[in-house]
Amino acid sequence: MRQRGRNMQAEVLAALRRCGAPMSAYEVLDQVRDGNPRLAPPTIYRALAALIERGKVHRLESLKAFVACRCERHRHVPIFSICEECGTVEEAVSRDITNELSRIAGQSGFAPARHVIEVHGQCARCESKGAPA
Amino acid sequence: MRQRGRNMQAEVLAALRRCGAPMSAYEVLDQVRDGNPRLAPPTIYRALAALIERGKVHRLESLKAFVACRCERHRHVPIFSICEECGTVEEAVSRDITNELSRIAGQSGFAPARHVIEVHGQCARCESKGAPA
DNA sequence: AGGATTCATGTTATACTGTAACCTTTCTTG
DNA sequence: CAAGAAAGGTTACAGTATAACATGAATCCT
Ligand SMILES: [Zn+2]
Ligand SMILES: [Zn+2]
Ligand SMILES: [Zn+2]
Ligand SMILES: [Zn+2]
Repeated sequence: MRQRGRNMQAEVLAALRRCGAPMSAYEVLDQVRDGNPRLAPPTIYRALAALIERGKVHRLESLKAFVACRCERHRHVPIFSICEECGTVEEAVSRDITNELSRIAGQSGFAPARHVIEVHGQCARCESKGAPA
Repeated sequence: MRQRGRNMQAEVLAALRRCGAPMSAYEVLDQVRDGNPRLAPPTIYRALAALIERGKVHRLESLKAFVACRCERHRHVPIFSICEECGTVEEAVSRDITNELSRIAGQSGFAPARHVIEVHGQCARCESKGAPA
């Protein structure tokens, strides 16, 4: 099954890319299940774990959801802007922030290994539409 | 029950402070339940939501857990260092990071409302104990 | 006082998220 | 082919969170 392994990951990644927006694991399951009626949660979670490991997918901790990476850099630190109005998610990268964050954490001798940076708020479109949170 | 409202929040906050480490909602439930055998999840989640609203408690998104605030500033942006070895959590504050983060997000017209910053890694003690992750 | 109101909590039930453990299939290697 | 590795299938469950409605205590108003 060496082949089918990658295929499952590919299907999951394709589903996430088609959607664009963050998806819960079970939404992914529903998408990928289309045609494979026997798909169960562990399969999806395994594929997601592998994709995250490979840097192709990020998990939005504060949303319990997953998105395809849009940066295509290897193992970067993603910074997410999450619109609480429309659900849109933007992914950014800032070496400054990563460094500063490592510096702050390192002041107490802490060795950072993984960063979670998620900013909730309102996107430009929703602001201009005059939807004051 | 105007009084008991605050009391429940106080009990939850006390449990979190006694523990020091992050607790899951259900761990809090078990602690607070001591003597109140009829306590159910919604009560705890409601108290936690109120405490978070009041800035007394933070939720660690990447741990699905809660901690009492140790900064005692009103509505600050907490930065958490989470040791994956021993579970210790440190809370820090950095106006620089907050500003830079707002600047990055704001480049696309995004209006930040809530920041989630959590750094996983290894604390100084665990590093010196020679536990290379 | 007496009734309406409010609000925290109690209560029940359920939805959503995630994983452990074991089995089956396929592919690789010797 | 036998043995082993890797991916996925399958079952079952653990953990996290909330909806919806009932209850009881304080408050407000007349
Ligand atoms: Zn990315
Ligand atoms: Zn928006
Ligand atoms: Zn704090
Ligand atoms: Zn540690």
